[in-house]
Amino acid sequence: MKRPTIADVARRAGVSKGAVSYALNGQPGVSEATRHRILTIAAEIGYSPSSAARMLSGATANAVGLALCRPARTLGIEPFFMELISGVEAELSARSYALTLQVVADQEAEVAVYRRWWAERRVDGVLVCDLRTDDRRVPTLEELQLPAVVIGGPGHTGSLASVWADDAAALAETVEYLVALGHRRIARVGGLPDLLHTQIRDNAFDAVCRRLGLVDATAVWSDYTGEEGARATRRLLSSAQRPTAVLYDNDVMAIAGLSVAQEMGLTVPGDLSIVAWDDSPLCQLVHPPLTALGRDIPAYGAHAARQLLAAIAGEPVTSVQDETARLTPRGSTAPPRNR
Amino acid sequence: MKRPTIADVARRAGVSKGAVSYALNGQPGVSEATRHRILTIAAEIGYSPSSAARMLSGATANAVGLALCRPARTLGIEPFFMELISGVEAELSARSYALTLQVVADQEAEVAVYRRWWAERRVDGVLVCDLRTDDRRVPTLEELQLPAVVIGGPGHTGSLASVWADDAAALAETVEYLVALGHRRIARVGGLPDLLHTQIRDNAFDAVCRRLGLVDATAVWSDYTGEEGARATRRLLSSAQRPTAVLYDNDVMAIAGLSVAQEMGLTVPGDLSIVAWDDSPLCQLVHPPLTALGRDIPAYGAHAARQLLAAIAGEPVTSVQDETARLTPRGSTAPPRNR
DNA sequence: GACGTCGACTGAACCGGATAAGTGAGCACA
DNA sequence: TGTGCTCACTTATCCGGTTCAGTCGACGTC
Repeated sequence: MKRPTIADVARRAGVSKGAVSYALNGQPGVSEATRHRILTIAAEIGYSPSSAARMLSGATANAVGLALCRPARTLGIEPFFMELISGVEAELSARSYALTLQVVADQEAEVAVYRRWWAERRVDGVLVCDLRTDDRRVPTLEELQLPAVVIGGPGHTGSLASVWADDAAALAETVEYLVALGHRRIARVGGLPDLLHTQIRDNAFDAVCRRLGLVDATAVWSDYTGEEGARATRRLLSSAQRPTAVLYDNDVMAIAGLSVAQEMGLTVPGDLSIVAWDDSPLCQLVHPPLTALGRDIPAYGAHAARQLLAAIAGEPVTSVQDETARLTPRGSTAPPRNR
Repeated sequence: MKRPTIADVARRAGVSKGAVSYALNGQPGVSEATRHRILTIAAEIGYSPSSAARMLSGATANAVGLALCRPARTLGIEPFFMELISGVEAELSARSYALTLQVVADQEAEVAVYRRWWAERRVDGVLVCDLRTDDRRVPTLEELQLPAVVIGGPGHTGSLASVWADDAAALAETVEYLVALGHRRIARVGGLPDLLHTQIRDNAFDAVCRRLGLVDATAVWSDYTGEEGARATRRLLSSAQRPTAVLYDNDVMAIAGLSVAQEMGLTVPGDLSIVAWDDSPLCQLVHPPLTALGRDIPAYGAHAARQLLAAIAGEPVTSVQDETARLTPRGSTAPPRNR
């Protein structure tokens, strides 16, 4: 089956290619009657302008790129990315933008992907995840002048716009809540220590613990997998002064931690309180259900996509704050038994 | 920063655009010395051919499309899609193909997306997931002659190639295993009943139960969410003749079922054995760890991507079988207590 | 030495749109 | 009646590649 081109529409309408182009793009230069006739014919024969041809002259690819730099193993585990993508998609498809996805091995590969996309004019802009300190992607994107929106922050985004949530505030609120319950020995199991958002949470944790005089606060790091979360929990619970509450950087590690606690004969929340960051349906499936910090991830993605589209349209965009995660107390947190 | 074009390379090399094109594409028509000089210059100035221009003349988009038709809520829950995507990606990026992703609301929207991609020449082929009986996408893709590979089956794929796994065999093996343990009342909690792969499993379940004379076998359906899985389990366990073993169509529902059983005072595996389809790290995190049917999903995706690339290259492709899911017995299955 | 052949390369057409410049009809107005 | 202006188009050019038809010099051959 042959794809209809603008010439086919023009022929059937008895006008020139130029007239069809004006009609379809809502430009002046054709009468309303002709415009309507052309639109009808275009719909009839199922015509959509070739993205390639349009890109070549118009210079807009109508596509946005997203490169994910995580091992396949952890990508699947976390609902975060898939939810983010569905939110991004909702916004993009409403404006007929396509999403080009690429899974990369490391930052170097990601930078190479950006350069290629740029040279090939494949995307109009990119979304950047998992920012690191001194991220090489930021200067690269600035150099290429490729519109970009960083998902995460605040800080370290150079001249790029970002959409961020106040994780520091959410973390402080959570620690305060645990302290209000009577906990004094609180531990944190963080995600990948290279990631900026892990560091932001680390700093917030240090700050709030110092402020509240929690001298026994400890933090360990992991890679978001259940295995690592379990190992970290075992280490924490085996220490002489074991914590009475643990705050995990994702739900999978929290569930793993819950299992470890139970396997070590500790009751949750009696002997140990557990809080998960990222509230997913899983948190409500386990016993006891997990107290969790949750927020609307698809909305976060949609927000970022809107910012990126604005940046692509040439509108001035700055960093904007998304909603802060909300703490949902469930059965996994309570006052420590041996208060 | 200006993007380098083929003309820039040609000028610096002192040759014509045509010569550069031949050199870069490995075509005859240039001497080895010139080819080498051109390649060096291209690398130097960071030249990549514009995908638009290449697409316009060469008619290949160097991109494949994947439309996902699931509510955002269930997309994130299941690691399946993200793992599939990472497998697909691994194969595509090795050959510099891009993956265009679109999340759609329903089958009608998905068909519209295919038509648009085709008319816009945005993709060279598509991967099709979640086949249904009498799927409208199949005749549409046949009509458009858009290369496509169906992920799933067997059957109902018309003239399209597919990559499929023998779920029927895996299911039969699992039921036989449960029967060997001594179970006679076995239930199945299926996924979305409209999906072909649910029906294939349904039929296999019916067949094996008939063959083994399990008259009390029952099946109910769900939407893959933990909530629905929990509800289905409650219904099953509340019936007069409650099952002694339940087989779930995904891991999230199985974990929800485990919770429900424990909340109803049943011990697992003493009173109830549980098997999950799709083995994820989660299955090992709960107590008891879940017996699960697992397979290598990224490899499955890579397999499908290879088939699609072959189809795009014009090679004759037929339906091929991927590996069958393997049963990993863990703590959630045992002989029924009141045998 | 005329001729055919081959390799290495050039020039131009083409893909399908967007868009600037040009054209001609119709109309208002002096 | 002629001028100027607007409207509704057409024509031509351009975007950056691929590719086909030439061109041109070197070489081998009889």
